[in-house]
Amino acid sequence: MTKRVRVRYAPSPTGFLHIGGARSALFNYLFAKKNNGDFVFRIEDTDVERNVKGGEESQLNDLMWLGIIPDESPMKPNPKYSPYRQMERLDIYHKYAQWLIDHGYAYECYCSEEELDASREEQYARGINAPKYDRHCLHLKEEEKEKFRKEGRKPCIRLKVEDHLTISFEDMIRGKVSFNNDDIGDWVIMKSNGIPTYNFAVVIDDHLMEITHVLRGEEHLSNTPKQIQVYKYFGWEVPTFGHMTIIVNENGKKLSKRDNNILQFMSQYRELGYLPEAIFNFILLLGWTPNEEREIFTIDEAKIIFDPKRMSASPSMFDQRKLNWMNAQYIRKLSDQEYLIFIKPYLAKVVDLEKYSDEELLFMGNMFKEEITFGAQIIDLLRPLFNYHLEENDEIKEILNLPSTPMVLHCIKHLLENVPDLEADTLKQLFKNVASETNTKGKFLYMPIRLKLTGQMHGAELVKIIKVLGKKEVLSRLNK
RNA sequence: GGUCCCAUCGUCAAGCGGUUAAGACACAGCCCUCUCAAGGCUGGAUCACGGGUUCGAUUCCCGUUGGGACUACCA
Repeated sequence: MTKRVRVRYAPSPTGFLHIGGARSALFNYLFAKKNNGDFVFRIEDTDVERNVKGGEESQLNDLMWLGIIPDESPMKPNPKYSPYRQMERLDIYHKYAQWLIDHGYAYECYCSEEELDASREEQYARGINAPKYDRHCLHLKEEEKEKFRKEGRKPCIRLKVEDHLTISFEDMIRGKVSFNNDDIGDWVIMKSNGIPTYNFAVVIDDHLMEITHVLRGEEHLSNTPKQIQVYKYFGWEVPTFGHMTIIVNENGKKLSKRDNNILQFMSQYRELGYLPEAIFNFILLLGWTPNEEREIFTIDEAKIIFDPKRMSASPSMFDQRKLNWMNAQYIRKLSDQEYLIFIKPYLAKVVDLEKYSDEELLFMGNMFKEEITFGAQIIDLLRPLFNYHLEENDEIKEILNLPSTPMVLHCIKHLLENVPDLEADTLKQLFKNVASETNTKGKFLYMPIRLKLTGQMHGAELVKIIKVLGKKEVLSRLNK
């Protein structure tokens, strides 16, 4: 019997869920579900300085919003693997770090930052390209340690990396990858403040939580040999690694949280009116392709067809236009009821929701359902109907000064007053009548009316605009 | 600089030794149309370079070039 597949998404709560994190979580989740395994949500909060209040909660909420539901998390712990926050596991790391020291695989280091810098500089000066820790503290005697402690120095713990060892592993995405240990210095596993570093804690946790597959961003590729060294010292089974391509911006650089040119937080997309299904689908296609031409997939379909072998090894550029297209596809598939709920927050920016029935609100929304790529767009599309403002430009003046314009406006006012209702068929007939009575058609007929009603050259279908505004308002605007 | 990763249209990419080198987004043109969209149709556009291996390389190997990641007592 093979081991149950267990994977994890382990963010540091230093910010909100962004595109890269969501992608990482998504592929881990799909991989777990494809294999009937567990998807674990763990918090890596060992960088105490950078932790953000509410980071964990928002990460988890945004994940669930996307439809990625962890099987285990700090909120939903399995006692066998608890706790799920690294800062609550400090005694565990201490125990394992001590074991490494006792077995000669790790040692205390009392070097100060200044001494470390000096050593690095000195190595550069000697023409060494890859300076590493000089093992100054490797064979410290107890008296020397005592002396340092009296000076007030607090030691960190370094892993004694094995010399002349080639560490290779079979990456799920990249195939065989090898590193030479001689390029890696004795790195810190426990900081002098008693908190483990990421590369150490991650190994302890992944082992203890029985993680079988580690799918993560390519930025971790060069961390992997360090981590494998720890596995090796403990004699633990090494999980299968898979390093996904990073997501880059238009300049080909890794998406940075400080990059303001691209929206990259889930919360921003949610607020703008992107649908979680669309984002899920879009991210799914970022670095992965299905074995068919179709590109629109539900989450449940993705769970079935996902195949990690089809993940790309080359970087993916984040293409907002394709996301927009994808989102538009999903918006159009919404039922009336879903669409109404979706659109209400944006309608509320333009109209007083209390004043309209759901039916009327839906009608307003539906004017632009085929047109918008995200929900908030409806605000600007709808606003001209309620905040009339006539643009002043030559084209508009020309239309308003057309010889036929006064006639057209006069005629429609007259006919509109006697119309029984504002249904589409009635209004279409009305326009036909205006056309024949004034002998105009096309833009000579519609544009003057559109400008009178909305002040703009373009917008939704005129018959719909009339219905939304109501007869009284339409007549009043035509009279201005 | 060093280590590692990557390289097909503008973008995401299929391809896995013999193909008219898919598809999607974007773009252009046409149709539809009061306008803007949407929709329909059509079109342009890609194998970085140089060596091998082979009857035959986009595909395999090696270089070159280019891009990226990492290079912390961050994760």
